[in-house]
Amino acid sequence: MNTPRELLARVNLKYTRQREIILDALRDLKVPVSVEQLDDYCRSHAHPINLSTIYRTIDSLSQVNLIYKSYNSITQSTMVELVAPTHKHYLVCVECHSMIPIKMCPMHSILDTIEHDYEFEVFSHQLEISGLCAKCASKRK
Amino acid sequence: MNTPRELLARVNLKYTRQREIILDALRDLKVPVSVEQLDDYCRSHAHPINLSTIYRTIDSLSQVNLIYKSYNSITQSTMVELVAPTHKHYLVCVECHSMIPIKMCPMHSILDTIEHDYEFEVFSHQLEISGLCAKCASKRK
DNA sequence: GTCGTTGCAAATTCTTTGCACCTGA
DNA sequence: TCAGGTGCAAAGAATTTGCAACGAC
Repeated sequence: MNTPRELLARVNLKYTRQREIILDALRDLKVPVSVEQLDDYCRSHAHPINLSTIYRTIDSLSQVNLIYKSYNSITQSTMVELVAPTHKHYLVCVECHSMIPIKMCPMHSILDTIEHDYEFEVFSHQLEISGLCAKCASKRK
Repeated sequence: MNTPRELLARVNLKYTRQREIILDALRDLKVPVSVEQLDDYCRSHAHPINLSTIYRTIDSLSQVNLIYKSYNSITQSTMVELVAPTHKHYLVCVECHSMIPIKMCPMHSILDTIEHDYEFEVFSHQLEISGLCAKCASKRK
C-alpha cells in the first residue's frame, strides 16, 4: 500500500495537499471518472480544489504514469483513473454508463501481426466495448 | 458506386448541396478526419460550409449510419469517416498522427466470453492502437 | 530562499442553439 | 407549399493560460 507521499516522491513530483486528495479520490473511486465527477467528489468531501488545479494535476500525474486518461465515447467525456498494476479494459453500458472492468485483453493475439505486417511499433492501445449491462437489460423488459 | 443523392434518399434525408459536399469529401479523404480537416477541405475546394452546418451534418449522417464518429486520443479530437462495408480499425502514429487502417479485429476472440461471463450484450467497440509508424521510426534514427 | 504549485479570472477552443431566411420534394 | 436545412451570431461547455501569492524542500 503506497501513500500519495511515496508515490509522488517516486516520480519526483512535489507533495501537495491537492495532489494527495486527488490520488486518494481516485483510489477510493476505483473506476474511471470524469473531471466533473472528480471535482464533485472533492467538493462533497470538503476538499474543494480549483478546476485549473485539477486539470494541471491530471496532466502531471498522467505524464509520470501515475494515472491514466481515456475517453468515454458514450458520455463523450475524458475519464481518469489510477494506473493499476494489471492492464484493464472496460465494458461501458450505453444506458447507465457504468464501466465494468474486464481482465482479458484481445490485443496480444494480433500484436505480432501488426508489428510485422505493418512495420508499426505498438506503444499502447485503447479498447472500449459498448453495450448493455445485465441490470439495464432486465429493466428494459 | 452510390452517389450522395442515392445514399441520402436511402436513409430518408433530404438531399442538399452541403451534405453532398461533405459525403464527397469523406469519400475522397478515405481516412478519418477531424472536423477542422473537413472544414479546411471544403474551404480549399471552394465549397466553404458553415461550421454549424458541418456539425449538424455530422450528427444527422452518423445517426443514420452513413458516417462514423470516433475519438483520436493522440490528437484529442473527434474524427469522422465514411462508414465502410468492412469493419476497420486503425494504427495511430504518435508522431505524424497518420491513421493506418488494419483489416484484423481481435474482438471476436473474446466476444463470447464477455457476453457469457459478464452478462453484457455487446453493441459495438472502439479500438485504437498507438505507436510509431515505419516512416517516423526511420526518421528518429 | 528558490522554484514549482495553486487560485483566480480571463482567454481559448470546440460545439451547440435560436432565429430568420432559404430550398428540396 | 412547407418541413426541414442553412448561415450567422451568440451562447455554452470544456480546457488552458497569465499572474500574483503561497508552500514544499
